[in-house]
Amino acid sequence: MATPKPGQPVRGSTTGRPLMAALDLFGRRWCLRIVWELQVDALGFRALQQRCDGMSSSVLRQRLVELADAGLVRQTDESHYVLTTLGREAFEALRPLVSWADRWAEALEDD
Amino acid sequence: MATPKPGQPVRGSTTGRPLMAALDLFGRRWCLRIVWELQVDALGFRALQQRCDGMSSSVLRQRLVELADAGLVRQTDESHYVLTTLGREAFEALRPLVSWADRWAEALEDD
DNA sequence: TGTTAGTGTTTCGGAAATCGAAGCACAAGG
DNA sequence: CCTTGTGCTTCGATTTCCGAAACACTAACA
Repeated sequence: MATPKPGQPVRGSTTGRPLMAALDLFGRRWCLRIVWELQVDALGFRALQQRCDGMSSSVLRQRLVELADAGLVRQTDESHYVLTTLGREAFEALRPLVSWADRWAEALEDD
Repeated sequence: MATPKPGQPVRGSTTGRPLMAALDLFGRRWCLRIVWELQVDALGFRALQQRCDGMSSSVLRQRLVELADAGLVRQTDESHYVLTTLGREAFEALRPLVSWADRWAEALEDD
């Protein structure tokens, strides 16, 4: 499957609206997680894989190619993976999820 | 697969950290989109399916069960689907994605 | 020069998730 | 009755994901 990008038809939407492309991109397994872990610091392939609880190397590779293609991630000279400016902005956009997740946890405790 | 919830081991994490449960939940296909579309207004099953560009009914049903199980969505008396308070908060946490997606689109135009 | 250990990356067969068209059960109106 | 529109289920085909193994390369050490 092609990397979802704004301006192009995407799985689940033919309009190419940026938001829909983003929802497709981030709706792929491990994608959110990878962005999350890379924000902490630059990581090599195998280290990143460990941070993601030993996710499949083939899928990790696939996601990294997609994220690089989408401009969120790039490789350093030492072939470490880092977030680009765009990638860091994406992380910032995702940050409110943390506090929400905590409220979520609290809400589910009352059952 | 079981519905990811904070406090429980989740796919990709045995710690049960709320954030990891959230990343698992929202990393499932169409999940982000469904929350997004339901924020606009309450929708019946088939209407919601149309809004999601004709996504598979079987998966839609599965996602709705998961989201209801996670406490983000519930069914009204007329069996329409609505976001709960928790669900609306999740939407708010996701809202920054829109402006990011626009910046993303601009950034990719310069290539 | 071996050899070992550590990379990033690829391959591939099996497992799981997703798709999508078709159909079921039910309710409301002709 | 019959149609029309619901919510929802079934099931076979397709796609995605998994995970262990191996490959190719580098650096360090003997």
